[in-house]
Amino acid sequence: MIAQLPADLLTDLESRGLVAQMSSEDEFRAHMAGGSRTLYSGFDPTADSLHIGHLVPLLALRRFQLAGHKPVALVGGATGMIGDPSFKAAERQLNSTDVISGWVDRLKGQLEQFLDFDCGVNSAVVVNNLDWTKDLSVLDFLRGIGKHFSVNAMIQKESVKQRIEREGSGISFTEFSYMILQSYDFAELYKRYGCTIQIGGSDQWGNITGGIDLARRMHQGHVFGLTLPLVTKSDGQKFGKTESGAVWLDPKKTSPYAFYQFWMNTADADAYKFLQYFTFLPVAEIEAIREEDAAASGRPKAQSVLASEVTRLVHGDAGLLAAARITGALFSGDLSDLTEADFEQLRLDGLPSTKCTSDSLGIVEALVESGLATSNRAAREFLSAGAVTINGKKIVGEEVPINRDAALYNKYIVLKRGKKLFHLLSF
RNA sequence: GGAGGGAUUCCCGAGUGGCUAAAGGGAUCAGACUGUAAAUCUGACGCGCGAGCUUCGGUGGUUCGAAUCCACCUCCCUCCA
Repeated sequence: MIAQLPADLLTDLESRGLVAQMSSEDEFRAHMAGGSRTLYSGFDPTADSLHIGHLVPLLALRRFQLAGHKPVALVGGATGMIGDPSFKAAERQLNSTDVISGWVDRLKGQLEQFLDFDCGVNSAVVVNNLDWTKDLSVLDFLRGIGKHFSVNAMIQKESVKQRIEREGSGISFTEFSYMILQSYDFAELYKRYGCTIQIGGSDQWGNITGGIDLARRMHQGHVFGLTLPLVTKSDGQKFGKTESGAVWLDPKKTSPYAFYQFWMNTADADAYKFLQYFTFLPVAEIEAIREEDAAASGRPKAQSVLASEVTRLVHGDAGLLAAARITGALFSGDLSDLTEADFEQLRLDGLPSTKCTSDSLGIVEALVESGLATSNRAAREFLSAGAVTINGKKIVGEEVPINRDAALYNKYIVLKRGKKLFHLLSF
């Protein structure tokens, strides 16, 4: 899974298109070349799981670690209580401290699975910024830290500018202070771990440069920042969203199957870029896949390679196997080839499924009960559009009973709505 | 504290007494074409099989009739202090 180390980390990152901005570039390069460095990236608890948007910085930490550097994954127990205003259109609702501390624990566990904590000097560390902020008094904060910040400079930051200038929005003092907290994190990690590099999404540039300045002012430290590009899609839509919302890393929130399918549906125009962003495949290898796809007609390989690689990275070999099993059965195989045990396995693998509550129900009812349609009306609409399939056979009218007789092995019915939404009903 | 502006269906945004389940755009979904891609075209997009029912920040009122008028309340924004 872990590809061979690139000869030069920065060169590799650049050729992958993973570098958006660097602070004092020449010095940064020299710094990187000078030995094993400590770097960090922060992850705020805004939900009970990380999602694929977090994957780029998270995998970047790992890229650095593979290149011999020491990654510090910071969970924002403190910053998560404030809310990062960077490029956000509106003020966010504060979550309760209990909820946030629960999320912190969840995130820690997820972060850990991507890093190596037992590899000697460059073993990873997970920290929580609440540790150094919870006992900070207001006066110490204002005198010791706030004094280093110029409000004039802060309101010039692009990341909060629209909130300040745009009519109809605004920014609370709470969110406005976010930058100071994140800057303090960098200064503190510099002091504690000799951390000299912060990485993050390009939306974090303002916060990162704030930290660079603070580390110098408080500790005379010379530290650096590197930002990763924001993941964009060729059609301009937001990356990482599906019909059912965000794509989570937690298998309980997004099954490995759904996760795999998300990557399978990547547009051609994005697939090779995503291979560079989200996998550890060498650039040359990705280039070879691109050429092969271009030469061949029909379906490209890129999406399936992408789906396999990322699913394995996040859900391991077992998760990938389960996802691939379901995908194979539903999209390429013939359902009648499946054994009874296969169906049971599909259910265990995470194919959405329900157990029928009664022995026989109508097709409309079945569509609603399985969640494939949100209302009877919608269900009828799908039926009249010819969008519904039972065990591979297209349904015409509404008078189709769903019962054991219609089921494979008198037990299983695979409902399909649209091209790629499946549901397993069992009796 | 004062003055003004605003809150519409997922989002943006029209609508200022009946013709409004509410223009238009976006997003989303389905069908066709394909390759589980993109683009394009077609259709759907509150709930109900239907008659119809429930919606326009909240509560009450005026009216035969209200998203539209009145009162109070909540929240947001701008300017002044």
